[in-house]
Amino acid sequence: MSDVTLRGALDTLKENGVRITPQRHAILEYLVTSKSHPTADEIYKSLASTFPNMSVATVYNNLRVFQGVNLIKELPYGDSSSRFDFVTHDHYHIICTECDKIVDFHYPGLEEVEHLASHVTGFQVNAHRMEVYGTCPICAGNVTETH
Amino acid sequence: MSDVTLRGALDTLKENGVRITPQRHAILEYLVTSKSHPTADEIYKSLASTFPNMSVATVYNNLRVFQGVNLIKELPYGDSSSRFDFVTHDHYHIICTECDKIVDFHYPGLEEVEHLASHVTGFQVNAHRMEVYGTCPICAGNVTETH
DNA sequence: TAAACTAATTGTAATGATTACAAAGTAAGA
DNA sequence: TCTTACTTTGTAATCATTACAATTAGTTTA
Repeated sequence: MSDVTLRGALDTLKENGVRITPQRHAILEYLVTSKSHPTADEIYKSLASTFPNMSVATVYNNLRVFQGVNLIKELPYGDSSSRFDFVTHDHYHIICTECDKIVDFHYPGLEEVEHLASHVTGFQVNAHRMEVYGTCPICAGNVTETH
Repeated sequence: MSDVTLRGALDTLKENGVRITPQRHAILEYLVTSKSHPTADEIYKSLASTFPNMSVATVYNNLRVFQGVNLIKELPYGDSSSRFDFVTHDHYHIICTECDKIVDFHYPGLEEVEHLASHVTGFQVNAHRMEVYGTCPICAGNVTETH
């Protein structure tokens, strides 16, 4: 399935007149297939074996390009580096405050909040962001997860 | 009213055995009275006239202390510095993507989302964050605000 | 009140993510 | 092939935030 997703992403680039370079392809592929929400540095390091000469700047540049065409979203955190998430359907993130794990979960959507916010503030609303914080089962010790 | 809020905040500090220094008082007061959502640097600059010798480190240190006792929240963004918001009741933020203005709005609460997230992922949920993005009336040109 | 101890502040250096920029490479069209 | 625009690369610069050691202030105890 991620094959389809990747192809769609490449199409989006084409449609927007963005050249598909090997580096871009690789970065996109990494974002799609790795289920994680990688930092720029993680992407950089992961692709280092395939592209020994790739610059970190390239990663950042292209992450920005991808954001520009709404393929990915930046998830900024206070202390460390931003993480990047491939945009798929309506899903939200729940984040473990102990181990920083990010897990996706689906939710019907919060258009209602957008409407209310728009109504109350007079803004034209484009998007929203929402995250839930807590302790994951492993950190909570509820689960014998390993082995 | 912000008088009451400030006093409450000071009480919270006392209860948690946090010493109330002049700097802390001033930083808190600034957070309470300024309706904005200031960055650490804005706080630092604003208090520079009153505390010419105060260090940026002090601002950061104390913002962390205040976070520790849940008086304020950090709002991290991707590009620039984090902003800090005095925690009051259930309110959310709507952010203008053009001028970066942050406006508060109330919403009944999203416990439902927390419950669902907890149920689906097995996390113990503590908190959530939610923000709406859009264009404010002034930037949208809908309003003859100034004169 | 003074001594002893603890907490807070200060100044500055260090860190680390991100960006700017110039040079070199690459693709695409005329 | 020549020209032009776009990308990548390498590296230096920026900027927010933190670490840390030295100093100061507050609190406790005798």
